[in-house]
Amino acid sequence: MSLLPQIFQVGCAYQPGDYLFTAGERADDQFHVRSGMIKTYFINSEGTEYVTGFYLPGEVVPRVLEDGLHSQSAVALETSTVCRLNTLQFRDTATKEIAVALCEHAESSALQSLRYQLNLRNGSAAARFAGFCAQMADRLSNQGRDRHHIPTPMTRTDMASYLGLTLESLSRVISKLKTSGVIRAEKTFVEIKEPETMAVLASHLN
Amino acid sequence: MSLLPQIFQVGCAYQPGDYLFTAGERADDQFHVRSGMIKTYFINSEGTEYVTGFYLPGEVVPRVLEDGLHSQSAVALETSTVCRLNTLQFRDTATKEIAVALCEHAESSALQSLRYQLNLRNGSAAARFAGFCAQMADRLSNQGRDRHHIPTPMTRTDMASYLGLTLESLSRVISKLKTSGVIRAEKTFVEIKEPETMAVLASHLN
DNA sequence: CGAGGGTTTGACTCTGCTCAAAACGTGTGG
DNA sequence: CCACACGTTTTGAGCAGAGTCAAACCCTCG
Repeated sequence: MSLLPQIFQVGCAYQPGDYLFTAGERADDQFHVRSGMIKTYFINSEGTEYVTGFYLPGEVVPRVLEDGLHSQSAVALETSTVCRLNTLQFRDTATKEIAVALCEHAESSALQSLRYQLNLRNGSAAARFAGFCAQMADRLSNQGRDRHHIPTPMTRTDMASYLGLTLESLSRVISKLKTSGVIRAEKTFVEIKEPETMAVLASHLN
Repeated sequence: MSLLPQIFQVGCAYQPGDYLFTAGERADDQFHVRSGMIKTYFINSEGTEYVTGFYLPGEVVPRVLEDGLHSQSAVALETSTVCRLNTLQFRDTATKEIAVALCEHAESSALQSLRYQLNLRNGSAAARFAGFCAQMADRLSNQGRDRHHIPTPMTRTDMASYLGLTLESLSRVISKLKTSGVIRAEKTFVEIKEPETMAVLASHLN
């Protein structure tokens, strides 16, 4: 896992709205975020957008493949730096150790996915939002950043989609937590003022 | 992907209730189902069980790891044959091609996970059940079996947990579909009598 | 035949969705 | 510099679907 930063070298700048890759494209590359935030999503047959994740500096944007093609798109939410690794040339030159490292990364990222599923399955609107904050907090502190200051460059619509809620439901939850002093929420960030209260909410699944 | 059956060789018999592995155990092995059905689940801090998947012959039981330890348990629902592969000795002897094959398997299984998430996020009780049936149907026909005859050795409680529904809600959905002639449901299987109706239900997400 | 687990059905409650309108914020043009 | 228009967010009222609690039913096993 600690191998990853070494594997990815060349960085590239993306502006808000720039795509790392889009659904249907050949998946030739792996992407490692260095700064900013990346959102992944896909659009179903009825044209509805489903946000599937937000990725922070230090994280690898997961590849979800169908016959070697990306099944989702990845877009920058703010000005971001992202390193790219071509998997084809990588396969020739890489050692088996690196292949195993990437494999292990895939296995351990399944855990994140599992926790997310749990949040979606059970859990009130408040629990889902609190769970989201907790997850972001953990990931931020993994990268050595302030776990109580969560950047939110995405729209509320994006966040609601990710949480499987309507925009209105999410807005109500945030308002309530704001007026009760548990959080402070601006357009660009959420500040956790009472971590204990949030922890209780997050663990209270239905 | 077609490499997988070759990689796994030695088969082993499990009785209903026998564990392939349990949460917290060292994850030294990979498991490939040959017959029967395997259920994976985990138990949260409050002691509630969350069913995370059901695995058919021909499929690999996914490893969800936390610091090299299993974060979920896998148990046989009926008499099953399962092949086991020790990953440690495998790492020494395996070629890079095999490592890459297992890595690609992990990447493509993320797609299944994504579809499942979509079902959980949006979707009424009927849509979730129909989506479950559709998913099982696809996987059954992948293995050359009848896609309209879905074996259900798990309890309704298990199925409800997997779908993020209460036992009662699931029961009501099944009853309704049964009396309207869309499916035939017995304790051990579900027979799809009107695939078109089920397809409509599954795609109707909220 | 009785006991127990699993399942079905019923009545009621409540949370989150829908529809609708108002408020906010930002950028553009007069 | 202000007015307006558009996108985003907030707030409100009413409703529907899933959850909860409870009782009856079914089936298997002892």
